[in-house]
Amino acid sequence: MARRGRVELRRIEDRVSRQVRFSKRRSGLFKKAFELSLLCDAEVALLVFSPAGKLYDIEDTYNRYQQFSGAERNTNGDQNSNDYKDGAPQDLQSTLRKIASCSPKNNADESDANELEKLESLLRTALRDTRSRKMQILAKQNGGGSTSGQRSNGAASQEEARAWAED
Amino acid sequence: MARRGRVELRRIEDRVSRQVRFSKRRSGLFKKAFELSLLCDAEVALLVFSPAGKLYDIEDTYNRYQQFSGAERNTNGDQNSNDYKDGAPQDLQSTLRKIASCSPKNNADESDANELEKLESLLRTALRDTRSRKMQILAKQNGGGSTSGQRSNGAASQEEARAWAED
DNA sequence: AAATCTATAATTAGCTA
DNA sequence: ATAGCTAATTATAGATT
Repeated sequence: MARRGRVELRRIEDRVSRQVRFSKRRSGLFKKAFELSLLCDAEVALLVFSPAGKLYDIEDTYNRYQQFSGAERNTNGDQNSNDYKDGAPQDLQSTLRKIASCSPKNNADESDANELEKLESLLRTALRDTRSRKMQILAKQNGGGSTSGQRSNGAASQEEARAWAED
Repeated sequence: MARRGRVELRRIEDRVSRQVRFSKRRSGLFKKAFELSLLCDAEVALLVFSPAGKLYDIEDTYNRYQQFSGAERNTNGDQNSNDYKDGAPQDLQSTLRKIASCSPKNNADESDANELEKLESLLRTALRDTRSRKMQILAKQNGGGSTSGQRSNGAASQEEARAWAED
């Protein structure tokens, strides 16, 4: 029988096992990715989507590991994550307008890449704002406890549970 | 002296060591990425650029490991297939149009939360598409033609040597 | 569901060829 | 530079709380 540590190379059927392993292996993968980028001075882009579409990306990883490394690396393709300062009042509407005005071509040339870069930055900002607002509303509805707003990986227990439940 | 297997968590100074480890760890990382996607039914996008800008991506990995798994997974081109209950937006443009048509209110009520939920989903899709497109363009520019999965890991001795020599 | 524990499996650093 | 080798380190499956 499968002793500890060994695993067959195919989809895990048990839903709970699969979720647990997803969580564990995801951590391991991001750790490895981070180490590769740090040790070998490589650029690494890593995106992982859970079966329900929840996104995990390398930037969380950089943020989590930065403390160990003296935080010398840039955060890989997202220099714009500080587009706005924390205190600044965000205008989601205006971000959406800017997004709407983007019309990426399909020339696959450098100018296109630049435009996509800007678009990416805008989308990221909008996504953050949207999440944040949603969280605030949900927090009020549920009895107004934690409004940490921006939570990344750690603890979206309920939301994550729902996501996997869809599976 | 550093015994076998252990390593300090910082940039490897020796150029040869660094290159060798890059090669070994890159393989390991892609293997792990592939396992995560297969075992846990997750979508994984992984891009690695060597210091000289040579690209390695997950599709190589899929191609290499497919034989083991019976080749059941799709190869990472259309990740959003199951993310959408309603319209299933095909392209970035149409997603952007949908985003533009959102006008989240500030009532902080449930209907607002629902709208924000939809907006969040759209933004996520748009972000994924945007990144993907950008990556493809950058890959062409940097790799001098090595886009998704042309050459696999193995050999590009001379070219690779030159790349690292620049370092 | 998340954290911890532990036995086992897997990765890998440094060699050698 | 790539490929094996082996010792040592890491990762992790499964159980526990």
